[in-house]
Amino acid sequence: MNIGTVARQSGVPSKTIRYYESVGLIDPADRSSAGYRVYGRHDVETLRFVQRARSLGFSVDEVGNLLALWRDRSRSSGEVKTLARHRVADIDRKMAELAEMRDTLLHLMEHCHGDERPDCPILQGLAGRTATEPTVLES
Amino acid sequence: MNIGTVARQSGVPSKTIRYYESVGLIDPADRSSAGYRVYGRHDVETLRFVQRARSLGFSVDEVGNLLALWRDRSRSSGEVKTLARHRVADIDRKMAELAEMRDTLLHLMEHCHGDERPDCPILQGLAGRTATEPTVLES
DNA sequence: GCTTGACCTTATAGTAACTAGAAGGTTCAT
DNA sequence: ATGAACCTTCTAGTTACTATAAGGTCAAGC
Repeated sequence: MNIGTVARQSGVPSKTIRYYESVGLIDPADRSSAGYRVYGRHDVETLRFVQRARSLGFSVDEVGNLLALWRDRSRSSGEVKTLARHRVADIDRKMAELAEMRDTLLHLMEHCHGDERPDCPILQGLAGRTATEPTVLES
Repeated sequence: MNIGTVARQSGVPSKTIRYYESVGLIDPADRSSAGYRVYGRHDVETLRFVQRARSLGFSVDEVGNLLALWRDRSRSSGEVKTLARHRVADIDRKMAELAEMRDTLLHLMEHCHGDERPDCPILQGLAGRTATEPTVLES
């Protein structure tokens, strides 16, 4: 299999596969006589694994760990669970942050008539109050 | 005021201020005879505005628009509200994505004993099953 | 007058995780 | 044998900074 084929079968673009190889996430592929990278069915699985882990927000580095754990079946499952727990904590942090942004924005928007009049409470909010304690603008 | 002073007063690091200038987000500062950047109180306000907008997740480019809108008081508030609405939509998208990651991860973790035993449902879930329906592996 | 330390300047490169493009070689079907 | 589709490497661009290097400036103290 050439790189394009694995790319199609795994869903990971060829450029990304080369990139993963270059940063050491996946092992360097064997080469054909012409220098083309050659892959087997197993590589498709690996790449799918990588893709799923990435889509769950694991960093490329973390995926590297996960991959090592996956390959070494004698390793404990505790390590993996810890990694997953960290990820969930990251997600929680990020979600809280986004929720706060959203609230602030909505709060600001509530008082904006959004028409042709030039004065805008959103801009005034950005100019004067902190994002974390959006002092009551109305009343 | 030198850059360090504005940095302290606005909360935006000097390096970041120079960066903002270099990418055209803020106007180039006047220079002292020695070539130092010189700022006034108004610049502190501008920088604070920028910082708040960035903390609400507006991109540097968007902050540029917001800044233009802020400076031009004759502009309608509708444009600003539209920008804010887009931001909220972005946030909603991102939150939904994170929520899905979180669910999948939690689902996978539920079946992981997390001890010394080597088999790990999380890895198996990443490897084979779609994240959303991780077939029961233990039992 | 001179040194010390804090401050300032520019330019370059590094971060994460790719993505795009250039310039060129290979394979295969017609 | 020619053209399309594929492959190769290398370089640079993306976002929003942050870090480092190498050097100039300023105010205070001795």
